[in-house]
Amino acid sequence: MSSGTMSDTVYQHLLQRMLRSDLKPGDWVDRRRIADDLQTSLMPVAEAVQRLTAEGFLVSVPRRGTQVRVPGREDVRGQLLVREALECQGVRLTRGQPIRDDYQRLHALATAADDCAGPAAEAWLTDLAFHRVLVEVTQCAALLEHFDRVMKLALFQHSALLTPYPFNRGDSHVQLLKDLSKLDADGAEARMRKHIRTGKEQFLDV
Amino acid sequence: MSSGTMSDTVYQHLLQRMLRSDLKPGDWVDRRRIADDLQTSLMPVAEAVQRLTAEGFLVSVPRRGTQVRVPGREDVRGQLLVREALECQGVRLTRGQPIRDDYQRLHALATAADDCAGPAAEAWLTDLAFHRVLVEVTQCAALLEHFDRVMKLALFQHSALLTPYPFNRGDSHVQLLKDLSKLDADGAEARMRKHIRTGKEQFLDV
DNA sequence: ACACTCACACTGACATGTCAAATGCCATGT
DNA sequence: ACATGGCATTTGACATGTCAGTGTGAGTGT
Repeated sequence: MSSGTMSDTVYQHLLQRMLRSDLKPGDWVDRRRIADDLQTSLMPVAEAVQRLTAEGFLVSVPRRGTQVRVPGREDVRGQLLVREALECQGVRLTRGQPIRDDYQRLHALATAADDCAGPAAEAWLTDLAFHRVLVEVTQCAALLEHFDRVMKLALFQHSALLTPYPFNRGDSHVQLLKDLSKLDADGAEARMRKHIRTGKEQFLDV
Repeated sequence: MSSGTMSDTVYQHLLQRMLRSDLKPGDWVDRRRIADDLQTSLMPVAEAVQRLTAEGFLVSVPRRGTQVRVPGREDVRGQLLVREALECQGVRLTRGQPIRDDYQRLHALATAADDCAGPAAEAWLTDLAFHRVLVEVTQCAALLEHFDRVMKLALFQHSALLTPYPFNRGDSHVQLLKDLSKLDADGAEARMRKHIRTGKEQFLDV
C-alpha cells in the first residue's frame, strides 16, 4: 500500500473497504471521519473521493454528503458491454503470432481458470487474471487502461449486489485459447464474444 | 462555463487552452500562476490538474512540475482502436429499429458531415457529432462515457500534433446510415469498421 | 395531538500557510 | 576550460482554518 503519496493511500483504503463490503452502496462517507481514521488531513481525502467519483464508485452531492453509488441493472449491463467491446477488439489485434509468444503464460492462467474450485470471489479473480493478460498482450496501453477501469468497477458492483458474478464455467479457457491462435480476425472476435456471453445471458437480453 | 464549483471552472479553462493550442505538449503548467490568473486558490487547481492527469492530458512529476503530456504515435493508435471497439459494439446493439427511431436526427447530422466544407477542425467536429449520436442511441451510458473520454483526448492529441484528423471524406455518412439500418449485427459491425478505417490507415498498420 | 418555524449542527468547497525534495545556478577548485 | 559541490528557488503535497448551504429536531402556536 501507499505508493508514496498520501492520496493514493486514502484511495486504496476506500477501494478495499468497498471491495470487502465494509462500505456498501448507499452508505454515507464522511470525509472528516476518514481523515481522522487515517491520521491525515482533508485534502488527500478530497482528492481520493474525487477520483472515486470520476470512476463511478461514489456520488457526491454538494452540501449534502458523499455516498457509495447504488448500481442499477443498466450499470451492470453497460460494464459488460464495454468489456465485451474491448476484449473482442483485443483478440482481433492479437490473433496468431502475438498470442503464441505469450502462450505459456496464457495457458497456465487458462488452466487455472478452468480448474479453480474455490469460492466465487476467488474464481472470479482467477478468471479476470486470464482475461487481463489477453488484453495485455495487445501491447495497446489505451485498451488495457479502459479494460482495467471497467473491470474494477464491475468487480465492485457485482460484489455489492451480492450477485454471483457469471464468470465462465461452461466454456473452457484452454479450448478458447487454442481456438484463438488458429482463427482469423473475424473468427477470433466471434469466438471471444461467444465465450464472454456464455453464462451471462441472465444479465443481458440483447 | 462554471457549473457552480470552482474546480470545474479551472478544469474547463485548462481544457479550452489545450484545445486552442494555447497550451501545447511539453509546456509546463504552473499551478500557482493558474490560481492567480483565475483568482482562486491552489485546491481547485490541484483538483482540476488531478482530473486532467487521470484522463491523460497532463503528467505530474512530484517536486518537478506538471506538464502537458507529449502524445506519441502509440497513444494516437490506442485512441483510434478503443474508439473503433466502442463504435462497432454500438452499431451491433442499435441495428435496425433503434436506429430508425432517431433516423431524422442521424440523417441530418450525416448530411452535415458529408457536406461540410469548412476548415479541418470544424469538419472534424461535425463528423464527431454524428458519430456521438450513433453511440448515444445505444441507450448505454457506460458506452457513451468511454466514447466521450476517448474522443476528448483524441481531439486534443490530434490538434496538438498538428495532424489533420483523418475524418471521413471518402465514405458517405448518409450511405453508411442507410446500410446500417438494413444489416444484421455482424454486417453492421463490419460496415462500421470499414467506415472508421477509411482514410485512417496512415495511422494504423494493422 | 398535530403542523409549522427556526436555530443549530453537519457537510462539502474553498482559502491561506507550511514543508520537504529536486533543480538549476554560481562560485570554487583543479 | 571543465568538473564539482553547495545554496537559494521552485514545485507538488499537505495541514489547518473558514464559509455557506442544507437537513434535522426542538420548541411553539393552534
